[in-house]
This record gives sequence, C-alpha cells and structure tokens, in this order.
Amino acid sequence: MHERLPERRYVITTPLGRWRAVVADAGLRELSLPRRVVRDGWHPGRGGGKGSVPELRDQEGALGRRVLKALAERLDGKRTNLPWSDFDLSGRPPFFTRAWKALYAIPFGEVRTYSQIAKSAGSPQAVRAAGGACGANPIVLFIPCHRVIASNGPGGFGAGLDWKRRLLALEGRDL
DNA sequence: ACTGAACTTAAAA
DNA sequence: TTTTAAGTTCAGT
Repeated sequence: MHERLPERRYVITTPLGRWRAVVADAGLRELSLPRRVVRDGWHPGRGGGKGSVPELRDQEGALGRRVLKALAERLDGKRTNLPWSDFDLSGRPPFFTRAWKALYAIPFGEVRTYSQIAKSAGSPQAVRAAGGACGANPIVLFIPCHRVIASNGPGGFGAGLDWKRRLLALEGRDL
C-alpha cells in the first residue's frame, strides 16, 4: 500500500531562473517557480545550493521536450500550452482538481475571480477553498493560478505577488 | 478528533 | 470600516 510511483526531479534553467519539475511516467506532476529570479552575475549550475538535481533535457522523452518547449515559448510571451493530458494530477483532492480545470480554461491574457472559479468547480460557495486550490496548484504557469484575482484587488500568490504580476505581464496584463 | 490557516467574499454590524 | 460566517484541505496538536 502507499506505493510510490517513480518520480524524477529536475531543474530547468531559464532566463527567469531555475524552475523545478517533477515528472512521472503518467505525466508532469509539479512545476514550480524559481525561488529567486536570475540577475546579472548569477551563474546557473553553481551557487544556489543542492547540486544533485539534474537539468531536464530533451532526451528525457516526448513529455520532457514538450515541457521545455512550452516553458521557453511562454517565457517568450507566446500562448503555448501543454495539453491537460500531460499532467498527472492523480492523488489530488477532487475539489482542487476541478478548480484547477477551471483555471486551465481561463484564456491567455484573461483573469477570473476566486468566486468564479469556485462556481466553475461546482461549489459556488467554496470561495475560500478556491483560494486554497490556487495556493496548492502543483503546476504553475500551465495551470494558470496567476489569472485568478480577488473581487476587490489582486488577491494573493504563494510565491509572492511579484511573480503574479510578472506572469500576468507576460500575457500583456497589468495588475 | 479538533483547531486554525490558506492566494476570499458578501453581507451585517 | 471592521467583523463574521461560509467550502475544502491539510498540518498541527
């Protein structure tokens, strides 16, 4: 019981820093933001600590290639997206999963409120839980939790509002 | 088994 | 303007 399926951890170095990815045979399980943005004078591959996580490369298979390509294109301002079937969300809470699907349906460059997400996820009153789902979003960027704002303002963001603004800016959106 | 917190909201005080 | 009650999930205690 509680058998863990094989998961591989990688880093992806981009102009915006080192992203972390968790990949399983069933799909992408996690994609997380760099803790800090790369600045001039920062050298990928040193400093930063934990030296043991390998870089994700094209030869990691079709999924790896899609992830690398999609990430590079998105950071270049394009609308590229991964298919929902590339994600492995197994074992995640049902409401959160429905909420993430609702996020996934928000078009590039548009935003929705937490209450709209709650409604789309099938529990119009579960607004707080919608916020919880955003906070627990395992696949940043491609499941666009950054496109969810509060009814009265920008709302929050786990990695910091800085990142939320930055990701929205990539879509030509201001906060 | 409970409690509080988490990327909220709308309504009441 | 501040307080409060309302889903879902999880980490503590």
